[in-house]
Amino acid sequence: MSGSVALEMEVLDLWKGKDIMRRLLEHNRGGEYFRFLEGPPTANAPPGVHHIFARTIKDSICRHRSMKGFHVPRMGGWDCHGLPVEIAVEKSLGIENKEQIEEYGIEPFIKKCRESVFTYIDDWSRMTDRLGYVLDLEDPYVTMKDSYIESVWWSLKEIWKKGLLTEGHTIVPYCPRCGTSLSSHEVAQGYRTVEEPSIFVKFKIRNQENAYFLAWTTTPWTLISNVALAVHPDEFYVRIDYKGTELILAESRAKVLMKEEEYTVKQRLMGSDMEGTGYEPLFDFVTPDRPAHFITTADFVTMDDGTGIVHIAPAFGEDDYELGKRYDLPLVQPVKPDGTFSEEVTPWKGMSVKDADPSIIENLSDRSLLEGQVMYEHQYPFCWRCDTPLLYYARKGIYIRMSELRKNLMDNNEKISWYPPNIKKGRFGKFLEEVKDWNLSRERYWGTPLPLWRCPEGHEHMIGSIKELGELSGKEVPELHRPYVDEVTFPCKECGKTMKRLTYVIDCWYDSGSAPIASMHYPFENREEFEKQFPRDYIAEGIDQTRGWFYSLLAVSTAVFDKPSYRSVICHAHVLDGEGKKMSKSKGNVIDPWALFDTEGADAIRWYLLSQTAPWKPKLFSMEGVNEVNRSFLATVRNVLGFYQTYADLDGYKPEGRTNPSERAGVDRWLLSRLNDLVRRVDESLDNYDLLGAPQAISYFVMEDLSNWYVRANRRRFWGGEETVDKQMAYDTLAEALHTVSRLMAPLAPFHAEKVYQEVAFPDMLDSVHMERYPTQDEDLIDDGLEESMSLLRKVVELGRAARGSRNMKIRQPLGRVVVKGVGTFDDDLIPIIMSELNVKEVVFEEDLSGYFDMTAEPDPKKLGPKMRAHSGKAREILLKEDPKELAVKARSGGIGIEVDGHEYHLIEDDFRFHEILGDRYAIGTEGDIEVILDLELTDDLIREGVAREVVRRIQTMRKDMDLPYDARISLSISGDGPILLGIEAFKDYIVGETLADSLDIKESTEGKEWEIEGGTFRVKVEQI
RNA sequence: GGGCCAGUAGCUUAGCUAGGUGGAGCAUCCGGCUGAUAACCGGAAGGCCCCCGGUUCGAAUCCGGGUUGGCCCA
Repeated sequence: MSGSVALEMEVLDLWKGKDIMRRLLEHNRGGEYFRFLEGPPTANAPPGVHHIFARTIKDSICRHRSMKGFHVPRMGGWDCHGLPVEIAVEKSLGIENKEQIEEYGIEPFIKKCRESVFTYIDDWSRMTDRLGYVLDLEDPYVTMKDSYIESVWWSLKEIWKKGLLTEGHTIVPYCPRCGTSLSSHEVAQGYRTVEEPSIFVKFKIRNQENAYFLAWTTTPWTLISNVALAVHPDEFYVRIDYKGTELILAESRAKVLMKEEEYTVKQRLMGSDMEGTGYEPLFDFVTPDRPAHFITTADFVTMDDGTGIVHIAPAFGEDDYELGKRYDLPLVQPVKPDGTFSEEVTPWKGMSVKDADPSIIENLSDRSLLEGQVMYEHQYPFCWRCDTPLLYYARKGIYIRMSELRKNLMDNNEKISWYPPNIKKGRFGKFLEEVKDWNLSRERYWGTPLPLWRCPEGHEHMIGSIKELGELSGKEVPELHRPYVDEVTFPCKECGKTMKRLTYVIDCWYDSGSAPIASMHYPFENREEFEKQFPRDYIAEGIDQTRGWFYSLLAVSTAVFDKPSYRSVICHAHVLDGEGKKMSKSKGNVIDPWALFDTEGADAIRWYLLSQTAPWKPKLFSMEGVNEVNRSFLATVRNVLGFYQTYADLDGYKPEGRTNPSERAGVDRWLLSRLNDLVRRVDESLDNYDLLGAPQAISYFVMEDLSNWYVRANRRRFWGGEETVDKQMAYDTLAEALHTVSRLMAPLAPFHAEKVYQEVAFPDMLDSVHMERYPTQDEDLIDDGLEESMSLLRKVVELGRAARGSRNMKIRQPLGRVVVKGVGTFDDDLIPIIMSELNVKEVVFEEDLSGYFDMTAEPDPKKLGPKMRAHSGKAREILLKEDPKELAVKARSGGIGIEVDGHEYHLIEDDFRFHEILGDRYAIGTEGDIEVILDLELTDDLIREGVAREVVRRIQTMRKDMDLPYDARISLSISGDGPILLGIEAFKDYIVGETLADSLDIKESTEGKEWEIEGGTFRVKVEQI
């Protein structure tokens, strides 16, 4: 169990003891609202890592707003209805179609559904609690409750009253064997690549001899129902002479389908030119009830295959159906629900449509209407249960006419802030632009019953409340589900005949889309509260909900109120496995949330998921990544806290009566300035739904500014025994930083935040950090100049360390001075930081560093060559043997005489190239204009002090090995080589002070541990007093 | 089959809107520091920036095609 998990267990106990989670639900009640809406999951499967991700996003924003003083209602919700539930129950009962369900009985069946809905509800609750997600699961909204259904009914009646509810046809994927339509995800499971005959069919142009449109289809049986042909309006078509017949087809397709010499082009025309041209029907089994058999235009016609002329049968294709509506084409559907041709199709009646294909092809061929036949490979859906090829089939259904509300939807979408913003115009906006009518009806059992009653005369009545139903029927139903509600009848107001309910249930997406209304049982209860909470400020779900909940929420509220039901939405991506693959049971790459909770803890998961990338980037989930968050960020938080606790305990420090921040040491004011920068950035990020910027900024502050710089550089201020003002200031600063960081991170990592808050107990503290107000920036504490100074100072230290490294000079060895150029100067109280970090006695600021460099010279061959010709090589050799430093001096003071093979030359300054090299006693580190030079010259004193530090370090190691308490006193006895003893004697007080020793005896001894350091060996014995 | 998004060091990623010598963190290696830290500091090594083609003086970046993965739809 990691430190994180132990901490979180402790915090969970604390929360339990003080009832914090429940109290947070009540927090700020009566204040201004931040109106959040939880999307309802279905609890018929256990939650996974992606649910943790979604809940972290929801919780973090809500907690932030709560800390900003808003009341945040956080009602839990459960989505109960729908086909997946029914299928799960079918599986458990070992049955697989509607007939078997009806045999089993609708009543017991829906009872099973009701039970199965909450199979995993305990897992969900446990996950929610363990994650620290503040959510009211005591009193959630539940879509199968009568009160919820009643509100849904009310909303449907509102829509019905506006005339937006109609009966119509929809083209559904339909399994003729199972006698049922399939939902989209069922269809998606069953796509297979098949090879089928496709045919080219000639449609004779009306009033023209020997002229035909050439169309192409993969489903010959739908030709019986053909009512139109479609061409692309903006593509070119040609009328050609082909083997003595005139054919019209797309120009680009003719080139593909036929050899050039086989045909001659008679005419070239645009698709749009042909619109309205009539042709003679292929078959006349069904006489259409309105104009048909003419050319239409449609954008979905492609030039990728076929002839560029598409045969249209609105009863058997979605595109066809939509086109049919546009041209008011008849719906010719001589096919029965069992997938066979009906009576009027005399040659093939009772025959399964697919089986009739060969015979239909033969028929066309006999009548010379067939131009060709090729095998064609394409994707086709099959029933996932029984493997029967699905038919696209027009079924009656009840619709909401969303296409009429398209503009309203788009206008309302304008009022929503999307995160990321591109969804608004992109995926979601484009979907709205092409929004289709919403098929509300499902021929199923477990769902909200459609409250539409109808008499044999076709009069309709929509029920909008339980009361209304009771008054009309004089009966009370035990519950609103099927089959009970199906039995309720009442006389028609207009004709007196018996009204019966249409047996549909409604699409469960309508249920969840009604959540803002139905979760409050509006308008039957909570009218005022509903007004206050509508529209909601914030929702967050996965990107897969764009056409799901995000749409259904907007669709319902637009249809009922013509308003959006949410103002801001975070649309997050999915959690994938470490390889970027989807997590699925079959792949075995699913990560068990509890394995994570138990090893890494909730905060680590939360922080990992948020700080890695923006919420809308897919998360490649890795345990190592979560572990890294623990090791780096969370461990650092705990350790800074641990440091504080250790010394605060020793000193009995409490953050009470604190010193005035503006009067504190420079480094303290620096930290507070950084802290207040952080406060502003984090608060702004969260205000703007930026869940990435906030944790990244906090991590940086905690690890870099607070831990690695402030605490490390200021450790000594906490050590000493006396109560100095400086020590007080250091404590106050550290306590304030921790206190503020705990509040800043509270929305994101609620457990660690709580622990820090509790341990750094401010006098006015509350029961929980989560009841605190979110920090606000104190502008008076911002000091940009100081921050700039410290940033330069850190750079100087970095360069100084690099300089030491370049000459292998250990930091333990004190040095005389460091010379700094290019940073101006620092305030006096910052300079000691450089001295201790670099272990130097003096810091000097100089802009002219030439004194630290030696000038060297070497002969310049380019100059020597012209001057000395053949002698130049030899001259160069001679000169290079000289000391380059002396050479430089000579060259610059009058030049050098040189003799080669008896010839005398005089070389002047210009004949040399000069370089500056750093003197041997210096080391340098540079970056840009900043130069840091260390004086490496060691005096006896420095050497002795170095020895003393080596000795101290060894003694500290021994203390640690002995597991001594931090404040344990010891006695020392040391023996060793002469030079080492010199150091020990010279710095005896230092050694004694650093190691908390009461005595230090220097005497010959064979006791203790022997150490070897540069300069000799020594032996030391440590005893606790 | 179509639409959208993504592919950068062993891993997680920044840079792409607006073309001009690709930056971090983790991991690795070398050295240092260490009585808060599972840490820290200095340095090193590690990149056909998915592939092919185009535009351009110049492409990780813009365009086209392909490929792999994700999402949505069929």
